[in-house]
Amino acid sequence: MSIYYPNEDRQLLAVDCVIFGFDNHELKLLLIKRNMEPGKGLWSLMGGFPKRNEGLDQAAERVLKQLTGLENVYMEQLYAYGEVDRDPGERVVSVAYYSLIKIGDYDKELVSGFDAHWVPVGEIPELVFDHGVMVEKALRRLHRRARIQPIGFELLPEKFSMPELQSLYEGIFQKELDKRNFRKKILTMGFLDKLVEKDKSSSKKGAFLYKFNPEKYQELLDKGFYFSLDV
Amino acid sequence: MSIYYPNEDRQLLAVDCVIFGFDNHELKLLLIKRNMEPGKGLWSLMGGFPKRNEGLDQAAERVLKQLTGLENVYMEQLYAYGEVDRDPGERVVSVAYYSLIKIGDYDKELVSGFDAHWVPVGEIPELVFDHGVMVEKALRRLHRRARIQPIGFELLPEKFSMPELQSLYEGIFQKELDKRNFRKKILTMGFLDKLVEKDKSSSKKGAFLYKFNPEKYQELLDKGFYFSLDV
DNA sequence: GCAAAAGTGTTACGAATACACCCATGA
DNA sequence: TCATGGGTGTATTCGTAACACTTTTGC
Repeated sequence: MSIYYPNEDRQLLAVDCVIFGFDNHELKLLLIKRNMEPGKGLWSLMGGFPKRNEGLDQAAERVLKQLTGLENVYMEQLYAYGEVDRDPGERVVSVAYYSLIKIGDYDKELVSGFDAHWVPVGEIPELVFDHGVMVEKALRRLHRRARIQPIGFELLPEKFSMPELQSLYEGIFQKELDKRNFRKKILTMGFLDKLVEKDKSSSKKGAFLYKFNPEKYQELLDKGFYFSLDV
Repeated sequence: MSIYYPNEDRQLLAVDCVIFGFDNHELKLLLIKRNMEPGKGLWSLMGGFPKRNEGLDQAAERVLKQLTGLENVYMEQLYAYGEVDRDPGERVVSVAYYSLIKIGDYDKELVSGFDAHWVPVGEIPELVFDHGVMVEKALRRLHRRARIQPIGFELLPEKFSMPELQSLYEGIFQKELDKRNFRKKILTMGFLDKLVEKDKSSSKKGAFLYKFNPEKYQELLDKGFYFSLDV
């Protein structure tokens, strides 16, 4: 017990992770079947409890790594949920994070060990506690972010074609986009490198592959450039 | 101790409030001289500790009311700060909130009792712990919000003139705006009611007063209207 | 009558939108 | 040769930005 704040309540703190992936032209969420009470067996976000000597961000990273084996992926704090009764087991304040991962990269064994499943965002089942609220907020945040930052590249493999990128944005915004305008806008921004390779997996002609160039993107930012995609 | 999560660390949780006001053509922040260790005597945000049976939002509202006497004002969660060493006294996770108040309304006696002062945002002193980081984030959030929501009316008295409103936005964005374009944009949005009264306090001619009309604003939102001020 | 702030319209530019056809290839 | 998805350019519209003079009135 500290000498400074001896009379204050100590409380239980959690982190929960909203994990997005993109696959087969669909935006998906990684959900688990909760393996402890209260709410055992219900669909849930992956979560955990920060240790006394562990920062919140580190705790969220640990939880993500536990489930997916991934580190150094895009991760951002979403919101702190502090309703007294949000967890029927005990008063728990949960700080939600969301992360974007390349769906090809995660560790399949870990994921299936946790009884975790990729669920399309259009088919999210009822979730335990207030996890549904967290997911909705994460989706709204993702929409906003996708408009003002080239966030989509976190969700795609390193090399991707323009049709793939477009279909990602269409998946995020749930809206069809005009391919001519989309290409024009993205390419004139100037932070994509066109490769000579083609992806022939989805057409006979094949689609040229591109790579995100973070250095060029940073240069643009430094010059006052604003990414903006109005859909 | 709960039967569900018996082995997890309980931790100290705090809320801190970034309180904005607008006065004399300047955006200001309400800061206090911290009255306890660690950091006694340093400039600080007003904060407090949520009780075990108190939601985070309620705790933040309580803290705001303690200092200003105000309730039912604009208040929004900003971010949860969870670095292990952010408070040298003990590991404390702090959830920061920011609020916008009408600077004429607060309780002067309470405020001076806490040794609190309104400081222009351009002249913020060094703050205790990571409170400076919180303030920076609050400013960025305020900027973003002010572009996409008619947030400014929270900071002005009920009746205000167009030059006052413009000077508020100029204060928030630290940028001069063209008055013709500003009026045009705001008025064509259609959620302000023009009154017959004039405010003669700052000119001989007098400036017509306006009132924000929340019902009209809600109608517009329902029709798919987006507030947007690009500065 | 003059200083000081309030109020008003028009033009020019750039960005977003809508839109239709040719190309390359494997089957 | 044809079906499939990839790739390209232009005209129109709309919103934003730039810009200068008149009005009111207290002193």
